[in-house]
Amino acid sequence: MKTCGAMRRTKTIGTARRGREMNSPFSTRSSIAEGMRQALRREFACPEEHLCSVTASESGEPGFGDMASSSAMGLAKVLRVPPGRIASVMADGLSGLPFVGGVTVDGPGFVNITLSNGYLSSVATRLAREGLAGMLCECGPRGKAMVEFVSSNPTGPLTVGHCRQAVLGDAISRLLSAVGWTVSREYYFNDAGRQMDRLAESLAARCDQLRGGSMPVPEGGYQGDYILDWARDLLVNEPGISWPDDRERFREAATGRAFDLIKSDLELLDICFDRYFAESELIPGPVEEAIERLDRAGLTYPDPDGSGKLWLKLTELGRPEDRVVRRAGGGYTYRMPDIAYHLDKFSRGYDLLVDVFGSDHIDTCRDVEAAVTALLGVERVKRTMRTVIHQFVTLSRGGETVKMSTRSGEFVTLRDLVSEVGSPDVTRFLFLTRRAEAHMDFDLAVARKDSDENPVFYIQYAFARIGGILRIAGDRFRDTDPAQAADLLREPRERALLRLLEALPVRVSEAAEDMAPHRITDTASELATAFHGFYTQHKVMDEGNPPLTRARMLLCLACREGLKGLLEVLGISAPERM
RNA sequence: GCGCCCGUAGCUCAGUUGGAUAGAGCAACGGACUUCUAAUCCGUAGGUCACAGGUUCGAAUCCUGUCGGGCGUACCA
Repeated sequence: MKTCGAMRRTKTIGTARRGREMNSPFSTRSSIAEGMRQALRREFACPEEHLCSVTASESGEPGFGDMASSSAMGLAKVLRVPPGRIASVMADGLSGLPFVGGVTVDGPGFVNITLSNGYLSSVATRLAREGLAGMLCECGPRGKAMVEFVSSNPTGPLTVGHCRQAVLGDAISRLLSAVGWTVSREYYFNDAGRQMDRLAESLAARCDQLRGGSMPVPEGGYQGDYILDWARDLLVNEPGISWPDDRERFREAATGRAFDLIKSDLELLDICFDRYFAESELIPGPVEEAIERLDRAGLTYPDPDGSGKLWLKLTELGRPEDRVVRRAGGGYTYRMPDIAYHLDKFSRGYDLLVDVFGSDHIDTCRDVEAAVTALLGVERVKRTMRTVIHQFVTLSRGGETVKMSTRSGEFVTLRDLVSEVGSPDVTRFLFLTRRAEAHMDFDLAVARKDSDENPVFYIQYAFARIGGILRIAGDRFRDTDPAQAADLLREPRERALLRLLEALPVRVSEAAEDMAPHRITDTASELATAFHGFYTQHKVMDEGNPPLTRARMLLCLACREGLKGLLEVLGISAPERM
């Protein structure tokens, strides 16, 4: 059964509202698929289970039309009919559709579809008028989604590693809201564990040292210079503070300062959260409740050594090892509150829960998923929970690797990174050009040196060029008749641009479905390339030829909205002039 | 040792979920400003898709093995 991918996508497209048939890329795709399926049903009595994989997608080569389907080859064996014949039946199913300009059957059994110019122009008109956001309205509304990301413990400034996650999580959030989800961003932090004790003690040690004492930074504590700053400030306000009597005060002060840092770091990238969720909110109530539920499900057992430790039977859930969830002293290991936190998220009625984690959390996150699945059921968890795990960033400066460790205090902070790269736009973009699962090398020297010939500027420049044209044209050529544009925009560059513009909403929707923002950076670059190519070859403003000018203005306006929409999804600015 | 991720042009990476001749950007080389912005465009060159098998009409993509890199493998988070 090879249904899943196609089914999922078809469902997405199927949510398109009716009544916009003539200029909706979503309806167009579902009509094309349905046309081909109908023909197959009629001609071959083709079983439904095979029909759902019959689709058409953007074709790679311009020579093979705008869209192509390779489904005939797959059906050949099932139907015991040569693929060429199946393809021509599928092609017949498309005749008469208004947005289809031509259909051919090529090669062993490809159906190649050319979209009509009239249709492409009407989509461009709609894009110019409603913007990309307007086109994407058809996807929603989709319900409530929550994206959890960063979730770094408040022990110091954010580093380069967090930067990738921050940018990724924010872009995924933007993508989801672009296609109709109501998104909230949540930051979860562990303030109840031992790390925070170590941080408090590290701060106390620095205070003591400033007063001439000799209290050492604890084993496994935090050495970073920023803690010295905190210590200085703390002593100004509370000169008499002492360790361990004022343990809680040190803790509060450290947490507060750490969050100030983190929030201001995130602000640099224009990222903010709807909620910061503290682990301590779950202790003890919800965590004990979660343990009880696991207990009732027969998934816990006390350590046979009688020490009072509580184990979770993860091996019964298909995981490699059982884990301790409550220590002998009564404290919890980090997995347990994490499970309780996820149960809490589920209980808040979200339709989609996205976790963005670094690859160092893979093990924990699979354990949490297993536990939650055991309590809530496979169906529900599969339906609502999605995990994006990204690989690490290795940072280098001119080819030399920079080693990083938060505790030792050797790292490049997000703040340093953004200021060294010189622009939040460039930082965002560079982090988003790679897919999450791929390792990533980030060479600071290159990022800075190239900032003149950066892909970001390339895209922004396309937008600014359109701005230039619009400033000169004013409102003179704004009212374009789509039918006339369809007749006039026939140069290869114009056609290529129209075709790409038509595909934008679908690409965004698919990127959202797969939570893959890197496809948006790709598409934005592609659109900029298509526009620069058009711009260089054809003059838009021609006072002697108002109809052609109007038609090309339409192209510019649609392209402008396309670029603006894509940059918005990426969280990157779209400057009117450069 | 075991688990997860990755290996594609000199470098950094895409590759429409198994389709047609594997693509961009940098870097290299050669061209284009009397034009709505040259932060641009056009052209050339660059590949045993880590390696070896397998699955089938068809594999960079799926399965197995090998090699190489990253991350895990805590009663840290």
